[in-house]
Amino acid sequence: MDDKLERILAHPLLRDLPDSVMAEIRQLLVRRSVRAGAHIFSKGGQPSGWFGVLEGEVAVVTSSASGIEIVLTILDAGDWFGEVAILAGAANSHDAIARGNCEVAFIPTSGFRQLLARQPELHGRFVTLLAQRVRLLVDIVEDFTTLPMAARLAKGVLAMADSQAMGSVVRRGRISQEEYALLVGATRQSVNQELRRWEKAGWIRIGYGGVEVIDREALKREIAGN
Amino acid sequence: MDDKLERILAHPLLRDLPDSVMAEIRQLLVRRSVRAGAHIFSKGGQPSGWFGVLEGEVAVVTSSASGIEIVLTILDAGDWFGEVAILAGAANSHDAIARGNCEVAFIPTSGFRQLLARQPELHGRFVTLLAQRVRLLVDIVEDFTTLPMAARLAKGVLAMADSQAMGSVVRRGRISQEEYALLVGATRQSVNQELRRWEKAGWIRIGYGGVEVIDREALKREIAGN
DNA sequence: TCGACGCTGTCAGGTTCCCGACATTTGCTC
DNA sequence: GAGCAAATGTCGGGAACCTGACAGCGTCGA
Repeated sequence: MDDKLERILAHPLLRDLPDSVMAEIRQLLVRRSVRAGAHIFSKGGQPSGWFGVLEGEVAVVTSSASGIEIVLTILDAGDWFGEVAILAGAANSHDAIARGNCEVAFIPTSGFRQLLARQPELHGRFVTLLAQRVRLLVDIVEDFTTLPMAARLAKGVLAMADSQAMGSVVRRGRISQEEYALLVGATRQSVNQELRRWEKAGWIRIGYGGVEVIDREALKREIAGN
Repeated sequence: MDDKLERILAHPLLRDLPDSVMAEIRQLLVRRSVRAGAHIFSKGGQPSGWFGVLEGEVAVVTSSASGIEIVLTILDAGDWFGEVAILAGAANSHDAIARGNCEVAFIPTSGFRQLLARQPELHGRFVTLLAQRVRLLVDIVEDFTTLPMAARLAKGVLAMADSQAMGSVVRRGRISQEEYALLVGATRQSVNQELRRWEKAGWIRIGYGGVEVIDREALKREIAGN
């Protein structure tokens, strides 16, 4: 039962910390179940804590005023999220929504801050994490402006296929074409059109709730621009 | 003459550090002149150091394989840049190019790493900086996918106008319509078309190397979507 | 086992924005 | 003050995507 807890505690960010610190973290952790579709936190709200995914999947979504959404990432069991707002000392900049029923555990904001203050080692790890995330976001910006939709979709499909294939305990749930559209910043129709083209070409197989990659290389060529 | 040096040393990131540390930083700093258009560092290269702008302006640019460029920011005298690659422990993820002749001062990578290791206080400040930058990038991603070009352009024009008006010592140089296009992820022609429309409406005045904002509110309405 | 609901498939019409090309203006240098 | 490079102004054609609408399937729960 507490395999789940152990999994988030084994995260690289926390690995090899002194036992006393780990004990402190265990004590701070609060478990919570979240129903499918519920917000774990919302854009604009004060950050409530640092969250680890025990079970299920959590989508990190930016929802703009105009109602258009983009999915930034989908997190699996073992991942942590919600640190950015706390560390920036500001309100949440995006939503975190449960995809399907989830179980999470979190360290409340104040506890998290104290932990960080007492444990300089942790600071260094977060610096690295954040710097890497900045780079990742720069890449995303670049993709959105330089690549056509088809290439972005190919990237998305490959990324999802990889995270499913990773053999890890985590097998991602279904990803609808609608969700691919949000991930890629396009409409469902455009996504569907492109996927069908690839299926006709024999590169993928389209199932009810997802896509199976057959010809990985062909998709990579699609990213490069044919 | 060393006003410039004092200015970058007065940056919030470095403010109120112990005198001994400041002295160390002064000793590590290397000055260098950069000709207009030259690369201070390039995407893919190993990070050479943490750079401060003494004079002139530096553009942070992502240049993709396809040759399409986007300007992420334009930095003025007093700003620092180049820390992300060092902190992520990876190669540079973008280019830094001198807009016009520049003078910069930098702390070489190894010295920067040592400084950080010896000064835990600094770690905390960089965490905050990076977290804020993550948020900023998320916003940019959001803008690129949800807003039409006109709205993004309006944001860009307002931001530039603000940074000129700031009364600070720093008065930004000219920004051509071409550069606005790179900043906004559009073509020069589209930018021009929109700017002319705004000029006809009396919201702005178009000059040779830049734009003067007259009706700030109108532009804000443009961002919101009329 | 039968709806209900969510997912996929498809199409016509319309926008937005890019591409390429060219004319005109501005400012800087010699 | 003539020449040149850089910046702005303009246009037509076309590609890429979106909008809205509707029909056919899959799944799951009652």
